[in-house]
Amino acid sequence: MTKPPTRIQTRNRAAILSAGLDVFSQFGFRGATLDQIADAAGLSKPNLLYYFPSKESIHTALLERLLDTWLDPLKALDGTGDPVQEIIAYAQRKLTLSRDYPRESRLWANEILQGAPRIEDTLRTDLKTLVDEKAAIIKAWANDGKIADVDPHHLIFSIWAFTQHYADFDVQVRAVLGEKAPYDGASVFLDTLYAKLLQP
Amino acid sequence: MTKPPTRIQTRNRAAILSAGLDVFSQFGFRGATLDQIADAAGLSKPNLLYYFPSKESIHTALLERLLDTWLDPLKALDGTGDPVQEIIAYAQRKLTLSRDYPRESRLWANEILQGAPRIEDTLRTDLKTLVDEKAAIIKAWANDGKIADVDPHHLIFSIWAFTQHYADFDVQVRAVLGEKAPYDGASVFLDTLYAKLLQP
DNA sequence: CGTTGTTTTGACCACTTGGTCAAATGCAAG
DNA sequence: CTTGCATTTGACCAAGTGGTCAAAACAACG
Repeated sequence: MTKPPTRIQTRNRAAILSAGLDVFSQFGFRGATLDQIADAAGLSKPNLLYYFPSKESIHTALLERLLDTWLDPLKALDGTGDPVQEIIAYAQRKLTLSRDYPRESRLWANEILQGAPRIEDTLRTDLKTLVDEKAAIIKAWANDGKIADVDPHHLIFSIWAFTQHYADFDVQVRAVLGEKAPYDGASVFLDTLYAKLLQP
Repeated sequence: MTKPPTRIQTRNRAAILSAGLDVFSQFGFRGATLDQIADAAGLSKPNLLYYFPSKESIHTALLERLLDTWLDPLKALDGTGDPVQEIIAYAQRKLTLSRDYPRESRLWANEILQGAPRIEDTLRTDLKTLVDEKAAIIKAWANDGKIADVDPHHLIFSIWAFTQHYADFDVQVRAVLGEKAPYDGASVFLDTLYAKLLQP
């Protein structure tokens, strides 16, 4: 019988996860330090370790929370509605995710860049299954002549690549664009790109 | 009057840079350790520091070498030749770069992810200037009706994003594709994508 | 061979790192 | 107020970190 968390527990655990997200997403697992995270969370290091037993456990907690929310948009892509609009809507949803959750995007990017030691199994099973399933739907649309015949896997990669680019390479995008806001232009471009590509 | 490097110097410096590239590209600057690099280079740590005075100096040497080769393809894009083919050729060149130099791509990605502390100035000046210049060429093509009217900056971002994705997210791409080779399909997809997008 | 400059190394150092622990503090309910 | 639990902390530790240094091993050349 597990006890319900106290108010303090709820607050501090949330603070730690947010601080961990800040630090891990910028420096990766190995580059992050507990002192940094403790500082960012406004707690002492021993206090931090009172709530999470180890550095690893904070990272794991973040990755688990991330996985669900990260794959949700793709799960939402189903056979109902106009195929071209469905795919564009999916891409727009992913772009919004990049804009609203850039730290999460970078945490993911860091994990993959480092060889995905902690989630490689999940990628090979859960992610592959999900992508193959959605690729089959897209392939069926192509076979029915409802969209242009393009490789569904690379189509999905291109959506991931483009949308996550704005979160992961944020500094570079802003350095190049100067004052211009990135996401409005990206959204328009994305619309045109996939409308033209998928038009049967 | 600087002396020419001995054979041993040439060999060891190259070994260190290659080892540094391996380690920095996987773990980022902070996550990498001199012991790792020394191991990978087959040298002792003090020996490594005989050739480079500090961890930072290895990293800097790598970034400098990278900058040139990384921007070369974009520099090569000029006004001669068929506009659509020019842009597609640029994208293909970048894809080849990702396939042949994935470590360099990941080193860049790591640097940007960490906020580009060491190259932010270069991004704001050299990179922005170069991109703005090429964007102007593309914009002129659009105004002449030679290609479709799309935002040149986001067009360039999309090329970077898509091509670098195959190097930076290699583990994920391979996990999803299984046995299939990534780059052939990517090349075909890329061709279709930009041909359709840019067709006036 | 010996001499001279290059390369390599073992021992070492100060500092940082992830993590522990006992003791101190805060706090809520009886 | 006090009892009991949740929370916080200072002191500490072993291992790892970037980096130094003097001495040893090596290479080249006359």
